[in-house]
Amino acid sequence: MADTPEPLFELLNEVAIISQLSGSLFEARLPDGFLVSHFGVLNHLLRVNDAPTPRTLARNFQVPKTTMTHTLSGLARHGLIRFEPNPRDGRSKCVRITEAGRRFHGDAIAAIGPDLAALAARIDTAHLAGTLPALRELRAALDAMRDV
Amino acid sequence: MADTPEPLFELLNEVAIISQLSGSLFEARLPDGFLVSHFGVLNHLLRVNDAPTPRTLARNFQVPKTTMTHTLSGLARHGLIRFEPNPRDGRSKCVRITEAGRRFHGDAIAAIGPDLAALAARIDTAHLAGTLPALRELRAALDAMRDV
DNA sequence: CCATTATAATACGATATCGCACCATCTAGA
DNA sequence: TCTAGATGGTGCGATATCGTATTATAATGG
Repeated sequence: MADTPEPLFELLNEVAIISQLSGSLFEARLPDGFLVSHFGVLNHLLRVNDAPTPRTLARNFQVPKTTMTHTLSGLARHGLIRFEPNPRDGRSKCVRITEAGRRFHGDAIAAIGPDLAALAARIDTAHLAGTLPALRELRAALDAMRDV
Repeated sequence: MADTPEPLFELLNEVAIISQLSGSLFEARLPDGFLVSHFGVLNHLLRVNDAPTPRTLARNFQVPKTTMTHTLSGLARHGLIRFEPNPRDGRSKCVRITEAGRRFHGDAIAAIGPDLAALAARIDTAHLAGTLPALRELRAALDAMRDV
């Protein structure tokens, strides 16, 4: 199964381009002052349905702690997340999404709806949906490989 | 063919995560001071085998002109690209990859080789390779939708 | 228990990304 | 031909991202 990695590089290249283009599109639809990084954190918090620490989040996203600190402070400033004491570690805190954060997340997805519809009209979505399991496998593998 | 966009959003989500994780991995292997954005430009220049203008590059990547100006100046400073006058537009210039840039590109890919091999060992690469045509279609559609 | 080492979060400064404004050049239309 | 509007690239400043250093706290081992 371990084959020449070149096709893998090419695939990751495609992924990077797709991510860049779709991210720019999405970000243009977010309210002023918000970035994909903000949405990404909210999305993750909803997905895991938990209140992870900044450290855990930084790891999950593979960004430096200071980057995550800054991103979270922006979200907190807008009331989209709140910080709670971490009962297991006095140095730490837990990040919880607020009701406003949930609404923000829903609104952001709604705002990109028309663009996605336009995109779906241009492609074979059924064909593309077939790629989802493989992409999930790839993500899981990358998750397993990341710095702890 | 135009279906509910929700699965599309989910797929783009997976793509964004994969891109973030693989990008961090790749960037860790680049020489100090270099970012994925630098490599991306070199990769693109090799791919199109042409000397596009900064404006065209900024469009292709869907980043602001000033961002591209800054990225290109970094590449030029290291001799990985050079600027040539644009014979068709006195306001503009053409960006050409240098021999050093080609070598840099090759070295960067070689440097990520072991990681890709390790990744390939964890996944069904044949299954994943099957996703490439669909991803290319998606990229082409996004390319068609982008701001001109 | 205590000393050493490790770790979580943040202050701070450097650089990357971004938007606004500007100037030189180009394009389009009267 | 000329003028108004548009465009390419960059200066400049604001913010996002990043790395170093710091402090408080936790973990580990003798």
